Amino acid sequence: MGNCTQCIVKRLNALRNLTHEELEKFSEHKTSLIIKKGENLMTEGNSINGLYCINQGKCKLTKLNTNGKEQIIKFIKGGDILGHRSILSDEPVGLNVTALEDMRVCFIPKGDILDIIKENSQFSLSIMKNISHQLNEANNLISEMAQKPVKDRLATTIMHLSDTFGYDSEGFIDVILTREEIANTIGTATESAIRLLSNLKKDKIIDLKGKKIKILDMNSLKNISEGY
Amino acid sequence: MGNCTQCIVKRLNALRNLTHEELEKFSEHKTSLIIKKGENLMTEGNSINGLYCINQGKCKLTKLNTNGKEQIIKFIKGGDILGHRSILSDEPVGLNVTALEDMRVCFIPKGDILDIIKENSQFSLSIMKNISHQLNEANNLISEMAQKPVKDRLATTIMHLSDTFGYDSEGFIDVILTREEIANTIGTATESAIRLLSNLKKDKIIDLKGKKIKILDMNSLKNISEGY
DNA sequence: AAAATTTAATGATATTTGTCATACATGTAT
DNA sequence: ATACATGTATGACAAATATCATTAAATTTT
Repeated sequence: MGNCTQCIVKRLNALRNLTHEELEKFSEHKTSLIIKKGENLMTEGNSINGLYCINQGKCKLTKLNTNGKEQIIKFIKGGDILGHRSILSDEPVGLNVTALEDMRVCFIPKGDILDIIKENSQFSLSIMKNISHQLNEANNLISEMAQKPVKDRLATTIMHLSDTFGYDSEGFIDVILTREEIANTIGTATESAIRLLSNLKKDKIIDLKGKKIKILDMNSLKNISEGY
Repeated sequence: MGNCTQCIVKRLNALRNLTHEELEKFSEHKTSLIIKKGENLMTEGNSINGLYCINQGKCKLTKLNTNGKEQIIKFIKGGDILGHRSILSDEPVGLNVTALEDMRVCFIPKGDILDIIKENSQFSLSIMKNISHQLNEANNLISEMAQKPVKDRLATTIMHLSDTFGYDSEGFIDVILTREEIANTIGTATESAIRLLSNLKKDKIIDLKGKKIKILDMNSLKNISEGY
């Protein structure tokens, strides 16, 4: 089992404010686990009692609506942390976290986190910064969802996926999603998402190869996302 | 000018974790101000260097879309605090805060807040809890906006307004909003909002008296909001 | 109080989006 | 390799929602 002092996760977020000693303490108490593609790391409504560091793998954060439809709120990949919102607010988990591919994660008990929050104000500030940023992003998304037509939201989503996951060796966005998952991200029917993707391809704005998406004309995509 | 140790704001949120001495310090540095109806307390994109305590008055938190439409993200009333997200994330303000009626607010400089975060871990935790809760609410709203039809969203919004603002002596929800503001909350055209409100009145689920709204049948409203 | 402005209401119509049906493709298990 | 399941694609149609036009009501200004 690895050591937290060398983990990639610590380089990318609030954990970078921890001292060597604090990370050593994490190492002692942490548990590593593998989440298989399709499995849940967290489930909406459940309680968790710790923080998850995503070591490797991609996942989707979703919510089940009263009408039974899945809404994808966010995508997360290696280097991010999860669960801090829930342990800080003392509320149940608000989202399902489902692996899009096999994941390697570490679990650090709540007590360890709270201890450090009490001792290390720089860590606290970092966590606050992280959640504050997420809140701002969420507010942007509310506006996007409420006001923009499906076509614009699809364009935004494609750009956002490329920002989050980057590109593979052939220039395709480096994440595999079903058409249904894309539809559940933009909040539309699967058929509508498929049609709009086909249109974007016909207009040479994107290319499609199976589930893979390549951006051909970023400018047009940006314009569409802004309603032009 | 009042004293922070007696302020109503401190009873309702993170500030309740401050010691008498800490509140005294706030009192010394704070400035009080009056925001007239229609004026902005904060403006999207600007920087602020402190925390606002809302002493009295209601306001709306909005975002201007690329298409020029206003999206109302949230309503805030006396007792709440504003601006902590921005000072914590070191990002510009993400939302416009516009007074729906004359407001009395206090401004506390950023330095004072950061000092206390460093010293008082209970206060830090409280702030984190507050933002974490807001993030959860925002995620719920994303799902609501993305997946539910306008009618359902209107029902949700009416219930939410009654939760936030309560009722006046005649049983109407205690906030005055234009039809346009209601439309901008649920993310639809003003005409659509007007039509759907009229329908709810025809079905005896709500009553309308000018801009005032009274809930007559909470059960039906809840069912509509959940898609039945 | 009258005039001017803004807000609300409603009809007609266009556009967007969802639903249902069906065909085709792809992947998976036997 | 075949059968089965699942995902993708597309057409036809229905429902939801936006837009434009017009009138009525409420509010503000003069």
